[in-house]
Parts: sequence; C-alpha cells; structure tokens
Amino acid sequence: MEDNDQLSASLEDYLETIYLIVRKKHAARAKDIADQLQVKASSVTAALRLLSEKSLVHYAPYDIITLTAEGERLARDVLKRHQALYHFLLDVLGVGEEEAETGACKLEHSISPLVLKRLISFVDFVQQCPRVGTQWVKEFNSFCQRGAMGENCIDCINDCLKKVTRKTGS
Amino acid sequence: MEDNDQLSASLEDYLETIYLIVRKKHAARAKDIADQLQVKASSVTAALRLLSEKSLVHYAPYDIITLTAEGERLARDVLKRHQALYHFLLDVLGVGEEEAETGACKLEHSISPLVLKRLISFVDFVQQCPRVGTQWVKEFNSFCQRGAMGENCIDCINDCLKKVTRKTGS
DNA sequence: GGCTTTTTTTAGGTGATACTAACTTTATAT
DNA sequence: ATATAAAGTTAGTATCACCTAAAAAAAGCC
Repeated sequence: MEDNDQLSASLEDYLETIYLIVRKKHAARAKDIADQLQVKASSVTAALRLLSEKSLVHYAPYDIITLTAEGERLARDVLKRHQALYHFLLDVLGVGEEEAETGACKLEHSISPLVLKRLISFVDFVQQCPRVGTQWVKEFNSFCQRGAMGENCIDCINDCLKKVTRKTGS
Repeated sequence: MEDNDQLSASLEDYLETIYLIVRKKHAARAKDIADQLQVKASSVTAALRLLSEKSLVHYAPYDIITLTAEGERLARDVLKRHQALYHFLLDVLGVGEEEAETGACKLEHSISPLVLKRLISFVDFVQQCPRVGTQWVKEFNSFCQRGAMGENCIDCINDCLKKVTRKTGS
C-alpha cells in the first residue's frame, strides 16, 4: 500500500504542477496540467494513474484532481527545493530570472536533503552576514563581467565596516 | 553522420566513466564500466553501441574500448561540470567529501552552461575576495551549526581588514 | 432535450534504459 | 592444448514517459 520508492523527476513535476494549480484554483483539471507541463492530455492520464496508485492524488476518471495529504507534503518538498535553487541562482549567482527559473526546474530533482539544507542556509547567510550582504553580491557580478578581482578591496571592506559600526553603534 | 542531439544523463555517465578508466588504465573493458556504474554487462554493451553510433567511442565487439576525440571532448565537459559542483559543495557549502561527490554526480547532468560558468566564477571569487576567503567559509559553517549569526561581526570584519592592510601594505 | 465542442480516456506505438538468461568468445591454468 | 572460468554479446522482457488517433464522457449552447 505504501510507496517505498523515490518519485521520478517526471512524477515530481506533475505533483508540483498540480499543487500550484490547486493552490490557485481549488482543484486541477487534466487540461491545466497538460498545458502547464507542455505534454499531451493522454500523458497526464497516465501520470495520474501512477500517482493515484501511490496514493498521492485523489483521482477517478473524469473527476476533478486534488492531492492527498502525502501528495501535498511531497509537492511542498519539491517546491521547497525549487525555490531554494531559484533564490540561489538569482540572488547569489546572479543569473537572470528566466535562467534561474529553468535552472531550478532542472536541478530540483537531483538535490539531496543535506545539500538543500546547506544551500538554504547559505543564501540566508549571504544575505544576513554584514561582511557580505547585497553589496558584495554586486561585487561578484562585477567580478564576473571583468573576469578579475576589483582594485579597491580595502575600500570595499572599509565601507562594510563603517556600515556595521554605524548600525550597531559600537 | 554528426550528432546534433544532447546526450542523455545515462550516456554522459558512461562517457565520463570510460574517460576516467582510460586515463588510469590506457583502455577500458566493459567489465570495468559495469562495475563502476553498477549496471550489468549487457547494459554496457547496449550503451557502447549507442555511443559508437554517435562516434564517441572506438568500439568493436570483444575489443578494447577507447574514446574518440569528440567523445573525449564531451567527457571532459561532463567532468568539468562534475568538478565545479564538487568544489562548490565541498569548499563553499561545506558538505563532506562523500556527499560532495554523490551530489556532483547527480547534479552534473542538469546544470546549464551559464550556471556552470557562474558557479566556477563564484567558487573562485569566494576564495580570492579578501572580504570573504577561507575564514568566512568557516564562519558559514559555524552559522550552520548554530543556526544563527555570530555575535562578533565587527571583530570578524576588523580581522579581515587588518589582514588585507598587512598584505598590501597600504 | 439534443447538438456541438471540449475534455478525458483508451488503445497502441516509440525510444530510452535497465534487467535476466542463454550463448559465444577470449583468457587462464594446469 | 584443452577444459574451465571470465568476459562479452544477443535476445527477449519490463518500466517509464512520451506520442497519435480514435472513442467516450462532460460541458456549453440554442
């Protein structure tokens, strides 16, 4: 009765898509899923039967589609991976929004729990750490464009120090 | 005659494995590949026929296996992705060696050229930038263990500033 | 209600990838 | 050198994930 095995990348995509549609429209139709994933309706039917066998979706022929509790849990997990990668790609690596989105879509299926956890912490750390922060990320972008370190490292660090001193007042 | 299409993750793995075996032992046998990739010998034969059709390996039944120039080029490319990810996971995110290795193996097939380029630059930048560097990476590790920012941010930045001032002598 | 359109399912096919089992070829060891 | 072991191939099967084409069900409209 239970699903021991991991989901395939494909089924994870179906789950994620259903979750997003349900969140927006209360329930999903096969057509919505097909349009979203750019597959034919018959492929959706096949996927729904597999997900139904694994008790991840409530599905009966011609009926409306929703996620089971377990299905929703897994969908949230996929989405969490997606968003962590998206933010890393966009806010740290500084690739564009579109590239961050497609990149997250592809990578989300092969990132392990530990790497995910670390990645989330890292984006958090980069944004929180006064030694780094947003300005430093911009510095990285200049580095990428120039292909070399900037000249004004000491000024950069000094600016950073001033900012922290001012903020904490010590 | 030419291969327009992208390689599958599976064939990339075969190519990468063959490259590594050839580099170590001059030529590869099907058995080596099967052992390395944890598949049965018959699966290797099938893969070799596909790679041979794409002119990526020199292959004849019962004969020894080597890569063509194009095969080697592609194998190096996979390996480059693998190593970039490995270093990011190990040296920046600070997951262990084993996790970095398995993580790189899984992610290497779904990373785009742009993200790859950025990731390589990023690891480089983190290691070169005086504002960041090795010490900061350690700081990130503490952050991960504690789950919160450290208390001594100003000292941390001051240390960093001193180090840079000393080094450049200005 | 009945007709048309849309949606969904079914049936059947393709290609990729791996498997098992049986067979062939090559290597080894006495 | 020849029997046995190891390595490699072939043939047939299974799964996954997509497709097309055609049938069935549901929804929308007069």
